[in-house]
Amino acid sequence: MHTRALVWFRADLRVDDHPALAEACRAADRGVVGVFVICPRQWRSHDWADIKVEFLLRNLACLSERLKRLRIPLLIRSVPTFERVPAVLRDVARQFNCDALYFNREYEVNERRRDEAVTSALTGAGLDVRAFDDRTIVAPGALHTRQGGDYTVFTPFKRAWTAHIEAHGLDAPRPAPRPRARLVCAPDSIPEQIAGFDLSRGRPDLWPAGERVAQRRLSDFLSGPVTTYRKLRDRPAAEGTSRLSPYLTLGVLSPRRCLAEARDANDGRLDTGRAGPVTWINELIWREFYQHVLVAFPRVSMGRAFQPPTERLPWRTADADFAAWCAGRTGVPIVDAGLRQLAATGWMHNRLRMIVATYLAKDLLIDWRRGEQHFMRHLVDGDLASNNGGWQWAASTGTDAVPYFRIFNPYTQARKFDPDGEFIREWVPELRDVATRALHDPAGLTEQRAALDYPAPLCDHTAARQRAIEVFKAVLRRAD
DNA sequence: TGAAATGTTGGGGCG
DNA sequence: ACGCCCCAACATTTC
Repeated sequence: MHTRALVWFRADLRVDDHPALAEACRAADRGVVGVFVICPRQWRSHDWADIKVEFLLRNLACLSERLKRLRIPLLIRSVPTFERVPAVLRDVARQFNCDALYFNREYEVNERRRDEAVTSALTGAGLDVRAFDDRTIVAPGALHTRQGGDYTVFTPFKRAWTAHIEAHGLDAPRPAPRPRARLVCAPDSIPEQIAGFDLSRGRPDLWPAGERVAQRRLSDFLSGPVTTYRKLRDRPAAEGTSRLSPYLTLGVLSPRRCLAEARDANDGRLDTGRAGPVTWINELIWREFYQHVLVAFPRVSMGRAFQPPTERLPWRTADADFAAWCAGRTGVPIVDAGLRQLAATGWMHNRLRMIVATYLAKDLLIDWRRGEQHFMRHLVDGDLASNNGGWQWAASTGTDAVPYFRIFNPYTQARKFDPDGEFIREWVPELRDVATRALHDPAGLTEQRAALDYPAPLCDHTAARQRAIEVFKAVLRRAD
């Protein structure tokens, strides 16, 4: 057997616990070559944020360095869209005499189509093509209900997921491969600009790159903050969360490593034991759930609601309201704080994601897809499955979504989770000197607004809530 | 991973 | 001492 393997990197920018890379290194005795394909127009049409692309390039540079130390060159190719990817990979394989292609599967619709085209093109060119499951801990499609269907409710999914791991064991994270004897060729340099993306929007101070950094964040989190995670995770001012999502999204961190270490921090248990690790593991399972839902019901990511009757909701156009929401000028302090955090950092605390999403879909009655797109365009951790799942949850259109009548009162939420207004004051500085009581009261600012240059609320929450309930009730009644 | 409306209870002010 | 009212405080129901 004489093999030279081409490893195609995508959202798996690491060498640790990387199934395709590990298997390629095991099988190849004539060297390994890595390749990454930049697709600016495709990324643009998928609404990738500037800050996400900037973060990706820095991680790509780190990956290239680590691969070089393993004597594996990382090649960089650039094509506008996915259609050109098979031809580019075939050319690379030919140029470097590779006889096998290794990659980890991606599950989104366009990505799957691309991967199928690559597989058939390279198989046709005589290569041995090997694909691996990596994105989730339990592969999509591995879990079914007793009737053989797909899970659409989180709790039974979680039960099956946990049982699956307890039955099959959790694969130990694979160590990074050992350095090879020689470098097949020199690595390519990482581009400094990508057409259509403003890389000056990056925040390397908040999101340092590289898998060592990511693993350090994980172990720091699990050796301390995870203890108070259950209590503090809903407090946006507390920084009680792991902030690992950007690293998981680009595969800088392995989800199996996250679970393995969280389990170690909980005496080897998954769903009983310490509250902190168990709650955090639950969030990992939500991530798995939405990946599985996307594969089982691809229409959810094609602009369709999971619950068909909700397709008939009479969303308001309200362009001015939507623009105010995007800009963080809705006049509701906690909502504006969240949206401004997103714009400035590429990240939003999960409690705030739920609050601002509910406010858009229920109070403003604006189509959740517009909010979903705004999030994707600004999130450094933008992930199709999680983002879509979260939005359809908040809009009551999704799998296991919040019931339509369960509507957040943003002021009550603020009182509960930002009781001293600390988070609001950080992100809405014009309200810095306003009394906390006034921040948490829809009528609290009436006289000061003009002087503070802070807008009046776009709507009255009580009336908006009634309107949303009426509208949902109407379309769901018609469904019977 | 709600909040509001409605119902119930019990303490205390007050004539 | 008693009835009445008010209204927290809590429970239940409804959306």
